[in-house]
Amino acid sequence: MTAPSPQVLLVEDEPQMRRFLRVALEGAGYRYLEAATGQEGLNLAAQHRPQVILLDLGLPDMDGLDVMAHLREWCQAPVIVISARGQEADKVKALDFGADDYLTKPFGTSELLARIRVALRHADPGAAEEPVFTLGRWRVDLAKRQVLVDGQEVHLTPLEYKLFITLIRHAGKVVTHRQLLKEVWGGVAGAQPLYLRVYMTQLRHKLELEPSRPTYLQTEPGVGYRLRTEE
Amino acid sequence: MTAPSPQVLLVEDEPQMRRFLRVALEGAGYRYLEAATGQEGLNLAAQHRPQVILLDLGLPDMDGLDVMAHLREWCQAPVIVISARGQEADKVKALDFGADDYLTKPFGTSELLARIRVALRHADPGAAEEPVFTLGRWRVDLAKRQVLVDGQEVHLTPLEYKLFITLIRHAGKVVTHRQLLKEVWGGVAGAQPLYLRVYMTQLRHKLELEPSRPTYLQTEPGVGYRLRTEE
DNA sequence: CTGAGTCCTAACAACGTCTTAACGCCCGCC
DNA sequence: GGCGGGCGTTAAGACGTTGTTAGGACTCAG
Repeated sequence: MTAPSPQVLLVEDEPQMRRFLRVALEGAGYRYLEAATGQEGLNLAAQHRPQVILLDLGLPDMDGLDVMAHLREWCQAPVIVISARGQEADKVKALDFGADDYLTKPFGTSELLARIRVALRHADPGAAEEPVFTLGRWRVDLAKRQVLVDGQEVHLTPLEYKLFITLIRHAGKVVTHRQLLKEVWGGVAGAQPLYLRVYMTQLRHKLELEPSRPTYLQTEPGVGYRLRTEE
Repeated sequence: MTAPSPQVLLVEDEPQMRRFLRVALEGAGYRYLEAATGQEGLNLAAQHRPQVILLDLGLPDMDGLDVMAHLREWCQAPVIVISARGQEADKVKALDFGADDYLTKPFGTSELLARIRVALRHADPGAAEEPVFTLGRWRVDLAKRQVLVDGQEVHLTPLEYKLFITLIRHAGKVVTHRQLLKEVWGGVAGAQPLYLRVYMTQLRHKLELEPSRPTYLQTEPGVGYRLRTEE
């Protein structure tokens, strides 16, 4: 249930700096894009919509502040400026042009990463989507660990819930007995095929309209079970 | 209708620095508040809800990071840390604790003002949030650290309160035992699952109508606890 | 030193969950 | 038509988890 790792765009012309930052960013688990010119940076930003942009002001083709001005016309992603120039006037200009932070070279990897985390935190509030699975009269909120049937909350025990979301993960497909036992009971020993029958019964009673004539929690005789999805 | 000029809270003990910043901030047209200690800073923040907070880490009464931790329990206002310590590790720690920016002394007035403008830009969209949580007969003022039940103030001990607002922060979602212990007790060792049971009992006695039949502070057996929200 | 307040710990009671077993049903096969 | 295997259903006991209470250790202020 982990979100895909955030994508960072680096706009920087010096190869040495690029290498250094690539290592730092990929090491921290970010997806990584790079551009050597302002124009290329703008193109990549438009194409990939990165969550954070690192922008060097000293680019060969256009002024860094112009890049930012263009970016800001349509893009809200936080921009962290990276520059060799530490003059206060430069910082003020960049920040007032829309930069969210300004780092003067040389700087340490861990500070950069911390400032990227701050930038992501700012961008986050809009990006917090809840993973919810709906099917027929059911509504399963994976984040809240809550199951609703016709808007009514239904309580599932830990094993019931685990079995249920295992079927949801493979919704539509048949899941074999063996696979279910492994994923829910964790590969421990025992006369376990019986467990499945017991727990499927319980699930059907809690979730199905007619437990004896299940609409969704279907048996695949001799193979396993399957959560039917609408077609 | 012109918005009133933003209010800035400065938490700083050195008189000289205070004088310097007062001139800078008032000169820039901000309304201005100052506190010489962490405690005073927290009180002023709760009373006045400033748009930006400037926080010196070297305070006489408490650690600057503790001030931030307390602040962040209820307050989303951007915090710009001002510190004499320029070590990278200090910066990273402060930023990860919730600071939005970190300035090392000495710094120029215009850079500070530019960074305040950035902070205000960030704060603007979601600025209208009241740090008050209400649910059923409860009313929790996160800024004042005050809990009312049917308008009656109820006293919670520090740990009770921390546990309670942790559940509030994840309202509706199940919070696992492990997560609660980590967030409330801070990952220290011990036979801790018991703590949760004891403190949940106490919370229920102070907050629920029928402590033995809790309406909101619900147990999710085998998993954790959850603050039920109306649906 | 005393008292108030808070936190941790231990013991026991109460509860929910998991496992297990027994039985009934349906269906295909001999 | 009888038999057996796979599946569904139910209930009951074992087991672990959770709720509750009370007492002792500790800190802090007066």
